Amino acid sequence: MAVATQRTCEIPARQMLNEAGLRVTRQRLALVGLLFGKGERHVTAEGLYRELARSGAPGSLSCVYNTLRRFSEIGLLRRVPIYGAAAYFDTRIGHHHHFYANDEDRLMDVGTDIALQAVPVPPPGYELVSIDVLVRVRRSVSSHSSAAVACA
Amino acid sequence: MAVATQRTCEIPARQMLNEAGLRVTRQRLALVGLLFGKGERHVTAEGLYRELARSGAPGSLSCVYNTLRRFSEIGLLRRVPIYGAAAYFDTRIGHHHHFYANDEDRLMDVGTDIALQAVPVPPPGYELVSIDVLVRVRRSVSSHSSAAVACA
DNA sequence: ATGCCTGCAAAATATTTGCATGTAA
DNA sequence: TTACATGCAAATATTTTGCAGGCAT
Repeated sequence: MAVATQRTCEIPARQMLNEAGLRVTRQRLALVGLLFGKGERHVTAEGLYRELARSGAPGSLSCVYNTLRRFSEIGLLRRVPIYGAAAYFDTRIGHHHHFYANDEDRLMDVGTDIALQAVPVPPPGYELVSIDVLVRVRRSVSSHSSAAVACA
Repeated sequence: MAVATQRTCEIPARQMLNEAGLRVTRQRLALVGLLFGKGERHVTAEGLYRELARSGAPGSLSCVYNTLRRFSEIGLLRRVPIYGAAAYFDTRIGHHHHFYANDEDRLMDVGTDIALQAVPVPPPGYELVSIDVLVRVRRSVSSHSSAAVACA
């Protein structure tokens, strides 16, 4: 009892874990707070771990990895398919989409809704799980991009 | 001269490399042959390396990695964003899309064209490079898929 | 009390790189 | 000849895992 001194986010965090059938540990409460406390966001394991450490809460890097994986399996998070670099985990779960700047390894949400003209039909024997649209972008050369890439 | 004994694919391979400003080496000729010789396909570095080795052509694994990266930079190949597993490289360069079966690490082409209702507008200062749609699928429980995924 | 969780270190996986040598141009 | 490519091994990077101890339930 007497959790009233905590910020209101605390309670939903416990609930979230309980409902997911996960044990409520200090590490996980802290991670849930970071992940879901300030709106939707995408994190990498390393990045989240640094935040966690900076915040003073306990938690090791592999615990962060474990937790991110666990959350993704359950559906609390979503792994965003980025090649090469570290995996991104997104707190937005529904079908939605991203801009990704290769050079900067920067992931951004696509604001407007990208709707598909038709939902693709999976191959025989398969069923659809989810759809991700990844829009790769790059810094424009100047604002009035001359874009010398095969202009001809 | 006298390349007539080689299969006709040889010449385009040389051209392809030349036009890309890359040196024509035996390794690269072999890789181009494997990659572009039999229609469109997606490979991993490891997989391609095994093919290369089996074919008797020279080439080390890191050479395969280097070449795949090089080709991707130039635009001869396209890295397909898959999380976790090894990167896939696709010989199809244009905007197009994939099914990915998580459990089997299996990548398949989407046959029908998935058109977007609207091309997303990149954030200010960025320009669009490419769009990938990754449709995650999973083995249906039974063959007559009830497909409970928002058919409506 | 029981079993899931944590945390460290080590393993496993995936990819890049340093550098000496080879080779296409 | 000269710059780029190869190939080996070692370095990096990312993620998972084994296991002993801890803690939630």
